[in-house]
Amino acid sequence: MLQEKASAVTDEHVSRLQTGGETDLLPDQSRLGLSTAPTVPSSTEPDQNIENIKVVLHERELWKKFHEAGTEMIITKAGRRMFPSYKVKMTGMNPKTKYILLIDIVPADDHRYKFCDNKWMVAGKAEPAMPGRLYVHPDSPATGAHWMRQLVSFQKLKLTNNHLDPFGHIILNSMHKYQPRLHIVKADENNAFGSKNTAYCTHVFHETAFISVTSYQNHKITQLKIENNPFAKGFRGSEEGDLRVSRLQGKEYPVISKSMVRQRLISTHSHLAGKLGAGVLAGHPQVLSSYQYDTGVPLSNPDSQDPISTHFPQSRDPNLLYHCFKHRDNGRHLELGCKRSYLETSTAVSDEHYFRSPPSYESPLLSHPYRTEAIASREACMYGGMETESGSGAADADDLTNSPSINCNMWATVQPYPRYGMEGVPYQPFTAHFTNSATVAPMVPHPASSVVSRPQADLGVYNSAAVQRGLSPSFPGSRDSSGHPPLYHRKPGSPLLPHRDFSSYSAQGTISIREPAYQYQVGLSSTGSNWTDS
DNA sequence: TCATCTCCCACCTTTGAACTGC
DNA sequence: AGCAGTTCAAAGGTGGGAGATG
Repeated sequence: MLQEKASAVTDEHVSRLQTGGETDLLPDQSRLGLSTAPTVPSSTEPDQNIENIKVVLHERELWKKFHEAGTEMIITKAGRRMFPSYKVKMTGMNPKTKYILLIDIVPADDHRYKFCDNKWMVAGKAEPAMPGRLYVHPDSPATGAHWMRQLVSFQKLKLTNNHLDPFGHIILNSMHKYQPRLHIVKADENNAFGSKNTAYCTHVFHETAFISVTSYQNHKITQLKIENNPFAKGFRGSEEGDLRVSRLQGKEYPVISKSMVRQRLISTHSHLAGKLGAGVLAGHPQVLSSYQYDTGVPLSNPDSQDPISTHFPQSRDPNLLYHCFKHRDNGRHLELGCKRSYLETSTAVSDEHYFRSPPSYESPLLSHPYRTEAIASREACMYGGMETESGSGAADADDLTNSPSINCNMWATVQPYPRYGMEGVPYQPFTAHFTNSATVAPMVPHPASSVVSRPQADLGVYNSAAVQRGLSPSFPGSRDSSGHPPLYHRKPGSPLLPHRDFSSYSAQGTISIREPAYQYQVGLSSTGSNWTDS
C-alpha cells in the first residue's frame, strides 16, 4: 500500500467532485472534463471542503485498454485480486484532516451477460445481487497528507463468487457487470464518524467497470492481463515465440508468438471498433460522477436484447448531473442545487429522469465523537467480521463499550449503478453504513427507488474492534511480521466468524451514506461541530 | 449438449528471514 | 554490536486445462 511512487501519475484520469450549482467551466476544464467546485454556503474554507478533493486514476491508459476490450475480472471462491489494480492519486485534501477511503462495487445494470461470437451479449436478467461489501483502505483513517503523499492502492481488494465468503472479500455474481466506486469519508475526532457531520464524496471511473467471470471469455483480455500483470509473466511467450501453454504437459499446442498475438489483437480491435462506430451503443443521458469527462457511449445497451460490443463503450456521456446534499439539523439531506450537465451539453432526456428528490430519510446519528485513537483500520473492513472472535475477548468488549465502533455495512439490496440503469430500474441508493454500533439501522426507503432494506446484521462489517486493534498512534502502516494487518490475526483455534455475526457490539448509532437513484451526493455538515481540520 | 464453475498445475513475483561482510 | 547488502525460501498471485456441475 501506498508504496507506489507518487510521481508515476502521468496520463491519468483526473476526477473531481462537483458539488455546486451553475458553475462556469474554463475552456481547459471543459475540455478535460474538470469542473470547478462552487462555493458551498456555510462550509468551511474552500480547501477544507471534501468536494475540493481531486482523484486521479492511476494507469488510466491501461484501464482504458482493458475497458475498450471489455474488462473482465476473475472471481474465485478464495478471492481474486483485480487487475489492473485500483490505484488513485489524491489531491486537494486538507493535510491535517483525517479521511477514510473505501471502495464498493455495485452492479452496473440488471443484466446477466454471456460471451458469444466474440461479443458480450445480454443473457437475461441479473441474479439477485449479493450483499454489498465495502473494502476500506487499510490505512484508513489517515490524514490528507498521508493520502496525498503517494498513490493510494487498493490492490489487495479481492473479488469472490462465494456467497458465504468469510473473509470479507467483495462478493459478486459471475457474468454480471459491475462498477467500482471510491468513497472518501471525512473522519475527524471532533466529528463523530456517523454523525450528521460526516461528509463524504464518491468518485467513479467508468473505465474501471468490468464483467465478473470465473474464467476469461475474451482472448484479448487474457492477453492484456498476461502482458501487463507481473504475476502472469509465466504465461508470456518468448520472442521466439511460444506461450507457456505450448509447453504444458508435453501436449502440442499452437505456437503463438507475441507478435502474432498482437496482430490478432489489432485485427480484433479493428473489427470491434467498427462495430462500435456503427452506433450499437447510442448515447444515453446518464448521471455520472463529476470525475468523468471523456465523451462516449454508455456501458451497456439498454436494449437488453441487443448484443453489446465487446468493447466496453468509451462511455463518456456529456450529460453528467451532480447532486449535493448537506446534512441539516433534522438529519435530512439538503440538496445544494448542484444539478448540471457535465459539459453543459443538452440532454436527450428530461432532467427529471435523473434529478430526483433528495432522500427524505432520517439517519440515526451518533452522539459519540469520532475518536481517532480508537480507530485505525489496518485492513479492509473485510476482516471486521471475524474480528469479533479473533481478538482479546473481554478487552475487546470493553473497547467496544467505551469507544464507538465503526461498521461499514453495505447497501442491503444492491441495485444497478445509475449509469446503466437507464430503464427506470429502481436504483438502490448506496447505503454504506458507518456505524458505531451493531444496531440495526433503520433505513428509510428512498422516495424514488423502493429501497428494500435489511438489517445490518446481514451485511459486511467494519467494526471498531477490528479497527482498534493494531492501532498505532503514529498512524498507518503498521503491520505484523506476516504482512497482514494485526486485525487479520485470530486466536489459534478461533474459527472465522461469518461477517454478519457482530452481535457483540454495542449499539450507539449509525450514519448512512446514501446515494439516491441517479445521483451522487455529498454530505456535509451544516450544524453542530464543523469539520475540525486541526 | 452446452455453458459455466471448480480444482489443480506450473510459473512467476513479492516478501521477509537468514546469512554474510564490513 | 550494529548496519547494509545479498541470498534464499515461503507465500501468494497468475492463467490454462481437465473434469465436474447444473
